[in-house]
Order: sequence, then C-alpha cells, then structure tokens
Amino acid sequence: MRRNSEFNPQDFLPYLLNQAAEALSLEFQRHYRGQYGMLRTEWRVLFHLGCYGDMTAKEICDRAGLHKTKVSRAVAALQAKRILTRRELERDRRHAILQLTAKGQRVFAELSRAAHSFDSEVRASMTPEEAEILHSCLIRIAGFEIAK
Amino acid sequence: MRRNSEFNPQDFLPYLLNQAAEALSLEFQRHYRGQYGMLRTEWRVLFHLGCYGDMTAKEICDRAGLHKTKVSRAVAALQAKRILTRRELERDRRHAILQLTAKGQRVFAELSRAAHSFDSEVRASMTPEEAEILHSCLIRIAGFEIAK
DNA sequence: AACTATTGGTTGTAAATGTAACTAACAAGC
DNA sequence: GCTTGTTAGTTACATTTACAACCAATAGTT
Repeated sequence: MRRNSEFNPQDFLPYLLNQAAEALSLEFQRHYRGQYGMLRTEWRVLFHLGCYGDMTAKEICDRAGLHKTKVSRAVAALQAKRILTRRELERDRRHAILQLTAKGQRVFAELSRAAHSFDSEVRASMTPEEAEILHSCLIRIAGFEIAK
Repeated sequence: MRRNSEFNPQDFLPYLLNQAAEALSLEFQRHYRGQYGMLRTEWRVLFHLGCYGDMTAKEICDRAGLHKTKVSRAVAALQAKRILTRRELERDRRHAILQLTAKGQRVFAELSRAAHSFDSEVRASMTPEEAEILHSCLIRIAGFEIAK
C-alpha cells in the first residue's frame, strides 16, 4: 500500500473547509429543513430579506454571492409559498422590490431564533478567543469574493 | 426599509463557512479544473488514493464522507480517463481494490503540489497562531461527522 | 426618432446530485 | 442445501444546479 506522507487532505484548506461547512449545514438542517420544505437557496433569500429589509433580486445576488437564476427561482418558489411579494417599481419596470409577507416575517423570526441558538451552541465548544479568530479568518477567506 | 439589527448572516457560522468554502474552492479551481476536466468528487477520490494508497470504494466513502453512489460514478469516470484501475479480490469478489495508474500518479503529484502551494499561499495571509486555531476549529466542526 | 448596449430578470436544457431500489457475493442459521 | 440477512457496488429516476440563450425595459449615441 503506497503512502504519501507529505500531504494529507485534512491539511488542505479548501477541502477541510468544505467538510466543515457540509457537516455544520447538515447538522443545522435538522432544525429547519422539513419544517417548511424549503431549499437552501430559498432560506438564504428569506434570510437576506429578513436581515436587511426589502430589496430587489439583484441586490440579493450581490450581497449573497448567488447567481441570478438561482435567486430568480428561489423568489418564484417563495412567492408561491406566500413568503414574499414583489412590487414593481413604476420608475423602472425592470426592478421589483421583494418584501416579506406577514407569514414570511414569522418564518424568518423563527428561523433567526433557531440560527442564533444554534450558533451559540457551536460557539460554546470554543474559547471566545478561538471563536473570534475563526470568525475573522473566515470573513477574510470569504472575501475572496465570489463574482458571479 | 425594515431592518433587523439583531442578527447578521455573517454571524451565522454555517452560512459564513459555506461562503468561505465556496470562495476558496472557486479560487483553487482555477489551478486544477480545466486542466483535466475533472469533477470535484473525482478529484477527491484521486486525492484519497494518492494520499492513503490503494483501497476499496467503501473505504473512500468512509474516509471522505461521500455517498457510495457519488464514489461509484467518480470511480467509473476516473477509470475511463485511465487514472485508476480496479482489481477484484478473488477472496471476496464484492470488493475491488482501486489503484492509481502511472498517469494517475502523475496527475496526483501535480495536483498535490498545486494544492500544497495554494495552501501555503492562503496560510501566508495569517499568523501561525491563527492558522493553527482555524485548523483545529475546522477539524472539530468537520468531526460532527457526516454519516451518509 | 432609430440603433446599439446594458441591465434585471426568466426560461430551456444539459449536467450533477440525492434517494431509493436493485444486483451480486458472501455469511449465518436452520 | 435453502432461506434470510448483510455488504459492496450499480442503476434508475426525480430534483437541483449551472450555463447559455433569451426577453423586456431603459440608457446612451447618433
């Protein structure tokens, strides 16, 4: 059995990051998925609207680093689920402001609470210093900016 | 414009982790993708065989936390590309040991070098202490263990 | 006004993925 | 030997995603 001791997948940051992201997402999905049968992208859109307030699909794309087709379909799905509504601007009829419905806001509030408590749970397994460093490193790495 | 100041997507670890992972993967893809037209899963399988030596598909699944169908398809693709061969065990004909070909080893060596230098590049943007903490946190988080 | 470019967004289609059902080889109990 | 169970791996199908082509509204140029 050949063996290459020089390098280990766990030492390769993109790989490790992927594993960690997947594990954590999966873990969290047990909290929210199934609840409303929503897709990850739909959650993201909801989340952005909830956190930052009404905005156009384009703005969501830019902020979340999502492709416009993904957002387009997520918005359509959320609209069908009565989570959000679109209001066309008469100033420029290409734009449409997306806005959470009352139901959407309820769902967001619930999700946001779940996310918050999940986060503190994870953080509880680290020292404050570790949490701080992890956070800042990830922010920096994420800042490589997915331009799509 | 409504605004929820309590919570910010960037503070939600699964989200941030995802963003970071995606950004870094995308960045690295410029180094390896296109070169051989390999899919991420294929790259992973290759990587595991290269790092840990010959093994069965099952072992790759366990080690890499990948579903068997994914591995199955990746192996078929890699076989078609003459990156690896399968040798059935006569002891138990359900198993087949996967083994990199000479070409596979060349490709692995090349990618491994690229991965290594990419990694040091990323690490160069942090202090050794940060790198150490980031690594250990991610290992711990990834350890939530994707059982699939 | 007419012509082109750009922007916001959607749709069509092919590739990738997840899930479940399946096959084949072996193992264990009777 | 025959039934039942388990394991390694594949296949089939439905869902998701990526990518490109597209459309409609506006901006910019002549």
